[in-house]
Amino acid sequence: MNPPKIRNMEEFAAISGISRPTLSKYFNNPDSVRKTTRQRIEAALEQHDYRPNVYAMNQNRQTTRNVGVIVPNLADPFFNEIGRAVEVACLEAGYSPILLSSHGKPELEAENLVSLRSLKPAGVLLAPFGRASDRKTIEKVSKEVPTVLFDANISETGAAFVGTDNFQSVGLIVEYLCRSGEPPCLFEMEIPSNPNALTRRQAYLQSMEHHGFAAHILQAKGMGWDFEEIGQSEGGALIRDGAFPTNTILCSNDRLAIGMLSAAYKLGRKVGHGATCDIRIAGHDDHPFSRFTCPSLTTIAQDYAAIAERAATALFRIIDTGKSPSEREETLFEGKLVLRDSA
Amino acid sequence: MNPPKIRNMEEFAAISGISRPTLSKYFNNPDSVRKTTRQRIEAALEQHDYRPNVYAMNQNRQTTRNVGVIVPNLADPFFNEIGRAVEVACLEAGYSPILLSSHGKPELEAENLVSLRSLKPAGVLLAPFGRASDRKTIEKVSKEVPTVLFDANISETGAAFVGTDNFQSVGLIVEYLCRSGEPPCLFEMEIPSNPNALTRRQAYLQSMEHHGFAAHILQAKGMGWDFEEIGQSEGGALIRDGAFPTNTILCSNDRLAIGMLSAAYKLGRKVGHGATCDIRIAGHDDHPFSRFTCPSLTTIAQDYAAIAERAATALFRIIDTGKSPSEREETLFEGKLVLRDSA
DNA sequence: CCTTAATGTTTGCGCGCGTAAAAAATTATT
DNA sequence: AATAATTTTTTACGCGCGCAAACATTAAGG
Repeated sequence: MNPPKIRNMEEFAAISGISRPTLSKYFNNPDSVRKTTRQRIEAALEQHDYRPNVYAMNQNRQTTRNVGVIVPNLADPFFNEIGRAVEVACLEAGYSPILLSSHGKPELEAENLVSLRSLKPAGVLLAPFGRASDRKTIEKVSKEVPTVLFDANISETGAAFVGTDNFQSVGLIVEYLCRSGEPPCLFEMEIPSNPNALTRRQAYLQSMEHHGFAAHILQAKGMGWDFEEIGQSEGGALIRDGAFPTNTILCSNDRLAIGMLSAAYKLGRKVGHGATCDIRIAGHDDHPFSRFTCPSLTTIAQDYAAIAERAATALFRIIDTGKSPSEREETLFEGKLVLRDSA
Repeated sequence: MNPPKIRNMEEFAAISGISRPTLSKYFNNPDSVRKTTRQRIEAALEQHDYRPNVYAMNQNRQTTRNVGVIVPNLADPFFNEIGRAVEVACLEAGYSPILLSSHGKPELEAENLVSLRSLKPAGVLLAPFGRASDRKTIEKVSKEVPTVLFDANISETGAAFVGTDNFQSVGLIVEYLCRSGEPPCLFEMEIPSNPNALTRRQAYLQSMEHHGFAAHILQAKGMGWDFEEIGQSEGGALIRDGAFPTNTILCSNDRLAIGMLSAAYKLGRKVGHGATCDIRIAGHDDHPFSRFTCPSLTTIAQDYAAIAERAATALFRIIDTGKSPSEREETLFEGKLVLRDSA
């Protein structure tokens, strides 16, 4: 705040009476200096508001405090929430998260990974596209810098994976739907842009068999990320044509379900579990909007916070120990059934 | 791709047969070197995939190619979309956008601005909170680095402002509502977290007076960013109690409207402009979900793309010319009426 | 008070690149 | 072909800080 601005650490050392190497230590880790000197530094800091040059800091350091966070699509509320949660976890651990979105384009994912490399991140937290991801690039990066995958798994890739146990979660909602009414059909994308969709399909099939019901899968032809649009148009057409063998539809994710709810409303079909209702619709993910759909959407809530926190701490452990665990860890959290009005 | 990895520009100069200063020029602006040398460099680049060290590059440069983009809340689809649009505009102009969200907290906005400063950005594109923003910090930053505001205006602050003409847009929808049914009441937050809300209120009042109808404003008490929740609980209570003097409700933004639609559905009120409908609800902003609400939401679409593009080019002009225009420019784009089923 | 260990200071090198100035080489112009 | 204009090369310095080694100081423990 003083007129004579401090231009570099040298000057700040002179004015604060602390040697430059000690200041350097302090800025890289305030806890690495004695309490009394820390207080002296912070006192001086308040008077002169000096901040070290980020670029000069990172230039000579083998590893920075940056952590790259890459999600497939920040416009999707699910990734928005989980991305934010990861961001917070990094900040709390003293790292500088760099949140990047691939905007739904797998080629951008690879580009993001490459451009991250030039920022010398201490680690990378990646929610990959999955099948559409450029596996080679991911493996290349994960060899250079500790990489933890979350949400979508790619086998043998990255030092660890954290996600939701789709078998458990789908099993949960299938069980509920079977118990409370007609057994569910599954509505999903023909070409899913996410490996979780494939797992959920298998989980659905297994679960239906377990309950002794015939499984029915109906697929939407569209591609891309306009799930609501696809759910509305394709799902709506299926409803209109009476293509669903039972009156209960389990959507592979909430966004598809939101589209279907919209279509059902337009068609005048009453959705819900009441006696006067025509069909039941359920989703998966507990999208932030699912509480406000008409009717509100019965779904599975993923434990965003736990996934984010675990992925982050897994990464930090690898960073701190300097080596990845001998065995690639896969951590799966359970989903919770959220009962609302739609099923 | 060759085994002997290039460690720095020196080595790349040796292996490519181009002098280091020329390479330096190339990396800072490929067009600044002759076409033939550019081709030689790019040919060598393909064989050895060298990338200059970002930190060393920026250390000695007075100004980088970074552009800070700060929005109040990336979790809000509106800011998500406009933030993304701004990001793209920066990339296309050869800048490196750094997208930061203040997560709904004004104090984080100031923090983001300060931490941006240490990245020596060439410019800042800021969608401020408005009244809740730390004006002093914004002004301090905008004195050091070219700053363009968008979405929400703060008078006399920043080199320019780009947003939507709320008087035009609200006038448009009020006119439509008056013409097609009962004149609208306005439903808004008592303590709006955005200056646009205040402008829209004035625009509503003015427009209602112009059409010769009595204005009615109903306010929700809540604070914060959970607009849907507030719209549902408070707006729902107002509907239930018959607190709206007319059957037409204009919400200050789509998220409030989405909450109200949900509440109306729960109450069994039929929303829409049909003869059998009880109430009409309209919004403002054309939220990505407004097409999928039940019924789909009549609203005003802001021209995201135009606002983002104009804000970015305004900034780049200031950066390139090295000085801000003598007069602070304020550019307002018109909103478009989007007619759907809810009103 | 002395010994140890922990912490700070001095000194000094180097990182990878920006950038400036002068010399050399290449193109464009007449 | 000669001259001028443009571009590239050579040379050299400095940015702000990380980091290491040797030395000086402080805190802790008996």
